Amino acid sequence: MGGILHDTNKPTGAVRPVRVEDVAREAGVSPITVSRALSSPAKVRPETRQRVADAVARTGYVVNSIASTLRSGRSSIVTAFVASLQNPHFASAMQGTVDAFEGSRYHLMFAQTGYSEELRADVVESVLPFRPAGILFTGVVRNEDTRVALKRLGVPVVEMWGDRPDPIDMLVGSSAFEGGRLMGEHFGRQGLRRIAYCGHTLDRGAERLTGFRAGLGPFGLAPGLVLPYEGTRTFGEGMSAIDHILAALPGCDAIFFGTDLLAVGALLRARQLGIDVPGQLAVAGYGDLDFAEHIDPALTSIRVSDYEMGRDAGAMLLKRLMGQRIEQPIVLLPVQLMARVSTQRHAGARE
Amino acid sequence: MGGILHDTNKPTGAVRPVRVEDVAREAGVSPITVSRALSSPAKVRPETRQRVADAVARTGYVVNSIASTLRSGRSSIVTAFVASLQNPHFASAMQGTVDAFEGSRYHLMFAQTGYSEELRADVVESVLPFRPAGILFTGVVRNEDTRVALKRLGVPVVEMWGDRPDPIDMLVGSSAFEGGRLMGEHFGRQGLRRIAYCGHTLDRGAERLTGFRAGLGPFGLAPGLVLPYEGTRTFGEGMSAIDHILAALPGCDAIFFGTDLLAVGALLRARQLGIDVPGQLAVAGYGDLDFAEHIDPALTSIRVSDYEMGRDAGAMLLKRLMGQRIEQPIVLLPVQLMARVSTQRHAGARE
DNA sequence: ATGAAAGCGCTAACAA
DNA sequence: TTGTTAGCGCTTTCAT
Repeated sequence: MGGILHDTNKPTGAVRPVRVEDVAREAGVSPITVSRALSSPAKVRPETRQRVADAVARTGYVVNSIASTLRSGRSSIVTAFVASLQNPHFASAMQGTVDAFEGSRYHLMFAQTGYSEELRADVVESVLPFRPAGILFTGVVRNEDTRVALKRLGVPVVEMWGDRPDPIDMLVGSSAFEGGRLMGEHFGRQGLRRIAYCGHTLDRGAERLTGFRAGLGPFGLAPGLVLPYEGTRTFGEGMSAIDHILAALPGCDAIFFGTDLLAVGALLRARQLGIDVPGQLAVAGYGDLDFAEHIDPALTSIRVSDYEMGRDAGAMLLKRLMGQRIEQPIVLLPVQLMARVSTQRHAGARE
Repeated sequence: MGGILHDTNKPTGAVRPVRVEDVAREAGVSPITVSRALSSPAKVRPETRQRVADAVARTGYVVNSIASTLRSGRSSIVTAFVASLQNPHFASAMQGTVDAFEGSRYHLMFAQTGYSEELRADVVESVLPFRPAGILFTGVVRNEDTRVALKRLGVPVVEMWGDRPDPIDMLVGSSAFEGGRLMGEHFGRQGLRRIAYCGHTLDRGAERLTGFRAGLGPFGLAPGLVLPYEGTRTFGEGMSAIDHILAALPGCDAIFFGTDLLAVGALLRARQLGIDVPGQLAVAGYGDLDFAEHIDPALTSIRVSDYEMGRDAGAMLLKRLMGQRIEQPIVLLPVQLMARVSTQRHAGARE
């Protein structure tokens, strides 16, 4: 006996939802007892609890979270804003967040904010009516008005990826500067000289580039070319990028790409052109997607702990939601240089 | 002047939400007029509407969707169940769904059902309390009890990917049989003889395999080896798979992998082993991930319209939610053979 | 075009 | 341990 009369392929099929009242009548108790039996079983005598359980099973009752949330004021929705679920870094992070909330009483509601990595204010506003218990951003909120509005909301907020010192509330990020710096240092150590950067140059891209310069500096080096690629990054773009770079910076012997996808495109194109990587040209990416270590030549990249970031952000938010104090509301996860063949300049590599 | 008193880093910061009543007082009208001014502006005199708008701005009012939904009975939440957001096919589909609902009054709430592609009944149950207006499954619901429960719910449901004739309600899928058949036919035409299949062999994998056999049949061919790989598919697994296959089926000259990831792993391993692809061994995948056409050799695969599937499923659900009748509640999107170099057996390829 | 009263379904607060 | 009463914030229904 189902909870609702069946009525398929009609505009709205639902006809007669079962309410606590129905269950209460069936079990011979009062509505509040049903409520308690379901949400705080300990407060109800086992025998009564069983009667309620039977009545629930017989009627097919399902609580109405809407009514429950309204009355109790305790929302169980946590909203996660993601720029794009198609971005594998964000997808990994969201996996981590999902895992962090697994088993909790909270439900993740994803809202996609658009293809670009910017978080649109209207998208944020559109979920506030749901009064989420907490909010997660896969990224940093750039719009100042939105930041202020979120602070005013008084709801726990976690931002990710960034490393600004003034988060809206909490932050689990990683340092793009440090990632760039590690790569600059690596390039310097490998003895690379005519160096190009290709990728994002705004926001985190700018930080990465600054770090890259900082890493190259001690070797007396600096990028001879910076080619901004602000859009979404694809293999195809990486393939064309390498042509532009070689034309604009003749004798270029190393390229640092802002994403692994661009870098892989470049590797493919280099092979087409008969350019030896890393013999003639070193290529590195950023993000260390899973294919980076598997392609040929294996791609040097910077590993950012995507999954861990999402998981830790979720855990931090959950802790706060459970009323615990967060000692350290700003956490930076380590970035790591994954030095592989694509930038290797060792014995005989120059042929 | 914010809508809520500020109280950062407290268990729950929210202190004093603004209600319609507050706005009404501010605007000198009744609560219901505020409600109308916001949800059906046409029913309110422009002048009054303006007064309300000003009052809203001054107070920072944000409707409470929870209360609104409870009273009106019109939920604006659509739940999308996804096995894993890390699966790029599902991520693309969800992008399509997001796009389909863009601009509508509905909000997508994603629920992840687990690493495997099976949809757990308890996960489905956990969102029913939210009384979603509609439900989407990135996949087909296998559990019969869950199917029955969903039918009883009387809520519009769209399943994806599958091609069963008895959907819970609506279905936008593609034929795994046809995908397999196309590849079998292609293998036959290419003159391949010692053929292996490696990948999922259950559910859709079984259909794919049946189709593969059907495609090979007319050429007097059949798979000489079927190597089941039911888990998540990674490059690494593809790399090891090829060793197993060559040992178990000596002289094997073609492998059809159930996913592109496995196939790419095999390509990498083949290169390590000095096996010429496609000269000695033809390799094909399934799914046509974006890197398939870019790797070397370009990977033959079956393209499934992931994005379109998600988009069409979303559009179908939306249409139904808006009260329109669905003429064709079962739609199968085409699968397409993407014949590329990795299976090419032309002049001199055999060397 | 606007308002008054009522109630969506549930649970907090207060009894008993 | 169980029940009674009231009300979360909004919008439906029915007036005016």
